[in-house]
Formats: sequence, structure tokens, C-alpha cells
Amino acid sequence: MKYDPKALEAKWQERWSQAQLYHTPDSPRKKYYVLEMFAYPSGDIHMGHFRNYGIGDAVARYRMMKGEDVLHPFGWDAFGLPAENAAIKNKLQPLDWTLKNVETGKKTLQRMGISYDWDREVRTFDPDYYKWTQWLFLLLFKNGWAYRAPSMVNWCANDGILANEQVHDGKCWRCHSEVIKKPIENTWFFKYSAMAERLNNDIDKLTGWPEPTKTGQRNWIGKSVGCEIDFDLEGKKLTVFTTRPDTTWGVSFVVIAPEHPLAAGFTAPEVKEYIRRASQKSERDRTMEGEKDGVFSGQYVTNPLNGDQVPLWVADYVLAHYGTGVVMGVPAHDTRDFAFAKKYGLPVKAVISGGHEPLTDAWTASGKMVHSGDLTGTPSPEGIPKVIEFIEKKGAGRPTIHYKLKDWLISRQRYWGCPIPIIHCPKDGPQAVPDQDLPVHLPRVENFQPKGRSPLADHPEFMNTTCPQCGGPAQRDPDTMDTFMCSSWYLYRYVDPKNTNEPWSRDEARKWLPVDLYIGGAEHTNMHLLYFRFIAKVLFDTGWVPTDEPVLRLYHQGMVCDETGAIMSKSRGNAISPSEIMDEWGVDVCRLAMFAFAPSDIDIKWKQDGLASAQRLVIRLWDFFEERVPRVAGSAPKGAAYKPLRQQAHLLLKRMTAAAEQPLDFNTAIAEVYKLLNAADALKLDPKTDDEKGAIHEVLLILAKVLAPMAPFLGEEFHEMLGGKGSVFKSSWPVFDAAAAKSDTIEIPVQVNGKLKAKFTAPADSTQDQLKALALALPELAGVTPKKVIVVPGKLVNVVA
RNA sequence: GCCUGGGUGGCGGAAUUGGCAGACGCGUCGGUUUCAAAAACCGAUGGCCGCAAGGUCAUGGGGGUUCGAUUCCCCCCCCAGGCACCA
Repeated sequence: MKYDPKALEAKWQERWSQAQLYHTPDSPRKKYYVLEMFAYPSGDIHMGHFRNYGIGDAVARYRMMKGEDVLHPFGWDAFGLPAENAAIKNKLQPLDWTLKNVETGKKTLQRMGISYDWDREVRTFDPDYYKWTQWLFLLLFKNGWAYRAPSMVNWCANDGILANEQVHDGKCWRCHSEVIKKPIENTWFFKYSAMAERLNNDIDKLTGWPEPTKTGQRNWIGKSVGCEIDFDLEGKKLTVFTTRPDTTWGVSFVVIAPEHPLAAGFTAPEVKEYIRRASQKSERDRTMEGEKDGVFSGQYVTNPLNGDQVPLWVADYVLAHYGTGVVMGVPAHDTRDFAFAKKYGLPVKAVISGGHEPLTDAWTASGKMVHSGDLTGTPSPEGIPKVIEFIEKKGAGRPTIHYKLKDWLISRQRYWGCPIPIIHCPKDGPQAVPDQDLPVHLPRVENFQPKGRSPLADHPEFMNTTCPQCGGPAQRDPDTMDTFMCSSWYLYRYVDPKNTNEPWSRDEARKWLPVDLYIGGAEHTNMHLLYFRFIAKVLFDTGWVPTDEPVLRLYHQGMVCDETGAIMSKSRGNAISPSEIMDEWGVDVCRLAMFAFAPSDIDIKWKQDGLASAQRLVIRLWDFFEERVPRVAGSAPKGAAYKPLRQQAHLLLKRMTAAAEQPLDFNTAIAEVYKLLNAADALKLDPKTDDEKGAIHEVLLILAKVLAPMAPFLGEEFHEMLGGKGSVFKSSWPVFDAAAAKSDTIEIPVQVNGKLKAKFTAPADSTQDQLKALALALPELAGVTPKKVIVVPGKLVNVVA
């Protein structure tokens, strides 16, 4: 029989669906919850999705074969800007555009044969789903996590509020007019920053997370331990935040952020103009390295430690929302302050001695405190608590901790999102929509184009309602939620997706949570992956979930780029459709080509070359089974013959098991498959005895099972050819035989001064002394007088001469 | 600018985490087969010097630690991702 991928795929898809193979089991066995980040349906899925979901699929299938209860669900994160933009462009409703894409994407994923339990599919735009997103909002609201405050938005005179993505070089992406920053009233925030300490501390619990991701989160949370010091501004307190109170005697100016409330009182025209200009700059531009500028406010402040009068400056590198929005300038010991002082001719006063005078640059390391009153002579690290103690006694300061983490802005003035379930009553203020009235449906409206305010605000039939408290006329909140809210809890809905009474049952949550493996891109480090940790903690504290960290192990898959290195995406027009490739080459070839390309965690520039190579491999495998299986018929899968072949089979098994357990570098497992086939070719197999037949049978069985997670159709077919009954995924993972995988002899390289000079073969268990003797006896080492011989048993001999 | 990764033959990548650099694959070259080609199969394949044996250089660049460095440390260059309304 010829290898016919289409026939194989049809055959096994049919069997899988009849057997409900991917229906989530419920048994006392060990559970495994493998989750890939759900998809944004922006068209058909592309090779990036194909790769990401293929990785999760291989893990899920491996776990099934290990005999675990696997939960492997999928869904769609479908609210948000792209749907609105596409709908406007194509003159469609966002819902219709989204539904179409979900359907196409789902078809492609099913085509791939991914082991999702589609009965658990969730879609964030379904009222059955967003009902509980609203419930979650209210849970936070009722527990005191939500508050309303003004926020700053990008404002275009024509198009109204713009997302950052819609602002290019300070101009509107559509009409190219100047975009300004404008405050809007009454947007909802969550007190995310109040969780900062816990989010930071609990990073230590994330033992299964990549270190860079954890570092990224620590930096994002940005904990700084320091103190506040109250300077005096004409009788008013001007509080600075510093992590270096030991340098307070060296303050030669103080800088206040342009948005600081006190700055609004400055009257000099150049100061007013500076503040106006700063308000239009992006935060990134303001904090970029390079020239820092500022303006003298005309006022002076008094240093409470030494009574110095120093000038107060306004500069936009100081941000109002971080710390106290005021910093003290210590040019001698801070690089940025040094540059600022040089630029404006401000004095530089060294107060930490590092033996570095005269100052040509800031001395930021520790040293001995000098010119520092009573503390002169104190090592600066010891000086920090002493200064704090002193100012505290004086009532001029206090120890504090500040975080960079900002509160989470939830409100979006847009149509395509989850409505905020709040009713604003003129008498009673903001009221939660009662549980029985959830969900607040997102109405289908003709004009959903965002302008100056939420499009829903212009729909009286949506807006007008009654206050649940007093029954009087009231208005709904017109805004929708940040889509990060939708994606912060989907992992819980999967455990009980059809529940109509609760977001999920606590029993199901206890069974399945936390997620054992979460696969998604590293670009989510600071946002999604922190938001969902925050939500996990709120849900834990309110008794809804069993752990306050949602995910045990996190894995970042690499991105798929085109040949020029640009990320593949629909919007760039460089997306390659997996559907077409699967049509042309077959699913297994396509999957193997992706796995063979590179380890799963590095970015790749996708090239089609791998497909032909994977196809050759598949045909080689197919022929291998076709030819060998009849010749081992009737034998038990066990035998001692063909040692090199069996050795390679167990090395393959070891590699694949390791790959599926931890690094997901399936490319190395595929290399072992090639080695196995190469070894078989070299041996010219011709099994006659039962032992020989058994040995080959064992090799074939290992090969079939090891391939199954990566190439499920072939895995099933090979397993069946070998007489396996039912699905290979209901069989078992092969048992690794260390003795079979081990060589009797090893080749030992011999170096002289670290350079390779010779090699010899020795028994695998040779001792250090034996190896040394064998090495020194080699003819290549005849002229060498060893000063020292380093022997690493099992590895090498290095002669130092 | 800040934070986080990364840089290994013509290409994708491997290297048991300090121990033979380049596994395995792609490509290229040579051969077998063929009227011819494709496919398949066999062999070669990091650079330089050499007929060869062999020598020598080589993991972005420069320095260091070590018997030994792709791996650890310091400095520099380049690329990618994130920077709070893209998700």
C-alpha cells in the first residue's frame, strides 16, 4: 500500500470522533491540564498558531499515553480592536466578522487533528461567557477592588479616542492629524498596585516558570525600598521619594513632575509653557536616555537635614504617578542628576567618598559618607537606616516602599467588548447590576464606530434603565472592558464550561487546577501573565479557586516569521495558510516539518524546504513499517538481537520522553528517528529467529509510539499495523531500558594541552587509572612528557605537557 | 532610553550544562541507475595551507578565569520581543 495521507486522516478522524477520544475523562487517575493561550480570530489561523497548538497537542497526547486524565481545551479571545477595524473596513458587524473567522479557524484546527475537547470551547463574545466576565467584574467591585477616576487618553480631533496602536509618531493613523493627551472622567480602575507586594513575593512560588519571565515581572512591578523626605516649599510640604537617603546632604536641586498638583500653581510663562508641552509627550519619549530638559520654577525648597535652600525645577523625566512625583537631585551620586546639573550649571556636592575626586562623572556606588553632618565617616549602606531614623524622629520623613506597577485601567470607550455591569444612579451612585440581571447584553447596533465616547452611549435603549437600589431612572455604564479582563479567567471556565448557575463549580476547579502547563508567547510576560495572576489571587481569596497561582509550569513558544524575519500575520499579508500546506503535503508531514525545524521556544523563519524533507522521512518510515511488519508477525515485541538498533530505539525513546517532559525540543527527537532508520539500513535486517523478529518488533513498537504525539495519524496506523487494538493514545508509553541503551565500549579522546591528538576505544566501565594507562601508551603521545594527566572517566583524557 | 532574550558552516540547528565544536536535516558537489531527466540510492562536504600524512584558524568582536570555554566573568557591536488602549 502506498502512503496516502488523505485516506489516513479521514480514517482516524472518523475513529477518534466515534470513540470520543478527546472527551475529557473523569477518573481517579492523575490529572494533567495543558493549556495553550486561546486565539484571537483575525482570519484563518496561520503557521504561528499551527506551531503553538501543535506543541500543546504533542504534550497532551504524550500525557494521554502516560495514562493521565488530560484536560486540553480551546477557545477564542474575540473582543477587541481588530474586529472593529476589520468590520469597519469590510462594512460588516464585528460579531459577523468574528463568527466567520472562528468557524474558519476551528475547521483548520480540527483538520490538524488537535486533541481539543471541543465540547469545552469558550468564546469571550458569547453572552454565556461574558455573563461571567461581568460577574468577575462585580466580584472585584463588591470586594473593594474597583474605583472610578479620570484617566488620560490619546485624542484625535476627528476620530476621538485612539489606542496606542492607532497613534503613529504622534499622529492619528487614519487622518494623520496631531494626537493630544486628554483627560476623561470616570473610568474604572482595579487596585492592581495594592496587590504589588504579593504579586512580587509570590514570584518565588513559580518554580516552573522561566527565569527571564520572572525577572521581567519583578522589574515591571518595580519594587523600590526607600523613604520619603519632606522638603519645605514656603510652608507647604513637598515630599520626595528616594532609595538613597544617604545622599541627602548632597542635594543641590529638587525636581517636580509637570503634572504634579503643586506644579499647576507656578505662574511664570516659560514654566506654564513647559508643562503644557510635557503633557503632550509620551511617557516613553520623556524617560528616554539622552538630553533631559527642565525649567526652573522660580522657587526654592528647604532640605530638612541641613537647612539648605535649593532651587525647585520642573522636568518631564519625573513622572507624577511614580513615587511621589518629586525627586531630589544629587548630581554627585546619580548619573541622570549629574547630566542635568551639568546642563543647567547646578552645583555638584560630593557626599559619598569613593576615592574618586575630582568628580568627572556620578559616583553611584557605596562609599564613606562625607560632609554629612553627624553621619560623616559612616559607610553609606549603614547610613541609609540612620538617615531614615533621624528624619522620622524629626517628623520630616518616613520609610516607604514604592512600586512601578500602576493600577489596571478597565474602561474602554468602544463597542466591541464586554459591557461593564454597572448602573449609575443620580441618587445612589454606581450600583452593581443584580446577579439575576446578568448578562448585560451587548446590543447589535448599526453605528459602532468609536468617536469621542463609547458608541453605546448613543443608544438610549441600552443606556436607560432603573436603579436596582431606588428603582428610579438611571443610566448604564456606556463603556466596555479591557479585553485582558476576558482573558484573565478563561482557564477557569474550561473546567466547567456549561455551568449556568456559577462561573464554574468549585469541585471541578479543585480537580483540574492549577494548570499544569501553559503555553504562549513571551510577549505576554508583563501584561496578560500578571493580570491573570492578580485575578487568581482575588479568586483564591474569595474561595473560588484552590490555589493563588494559576499555572505550575509556563512555556514560551517561539514566533513564526516569514523568510525576511517579519512576524507572520494576516495584517502584514505574509501569513502562510496551514490549510494549504496540509492539503498539499498531509497533516503529519506538516507537523513533523514544524517539529523538526527548531526547538519549540525559539523564533523561526519558516521555510518550505523542511516539508519535502519531512515527506521523505514519512515515506521512509512508511516503507520501513510496510516491509518489516509482516516479517515480525506473530512475535512478541522482545528480543536481544540487533543490539545497535535496539540501542538506538531506546535512545530515541529517552530523547522523546525528555523532550515531552521538559524542553519540548522535539527536533532532537526527530534527529534520533533518522539515526534509528540509518542504523537499520546499515544492519541490513533479515530476521529469521524468534529473537531477531522479537527485537525488530520491539523497535517498531517504540518507533510507532514515539511518533504518535508528533504525527498522530501515522502513530495510530503503525500501531494498528503492529496489531495494536484501539487507539495508540489509549495504549501506554514504552518503558525505557537503560541496559539496552548503553554501549559496551566508549571512545575516549586524548588531548595534549587541551588539543585533540588521538582517540582510543575502551570498555565503558574503565577506571580512571585504566584510561590513563591506555592513553599514555598511545603511539601519538610518544614524544610527550606529561606534567599532569587529567582523566574524566567516560569522557576524555587531557595530558598537560 | 529601560527591561528581557539571542548571535555556532552556504542554511535550520546539535553539543549529556566546563570535556572530541558542527549530531540530525537542508543545500551543494561527485557517483550508481536512465536515451535523457526527475525520483531514489551510495559517497563527500566548516575555512585556510598541503599531493598526502598532517598542520592551522574557527561558535558576533575584544579581554579574562581554567589543564580545558559555544558554555563562566568583564567591555563592545548587531538582531528580536515588551514598555501599560494590539492581544
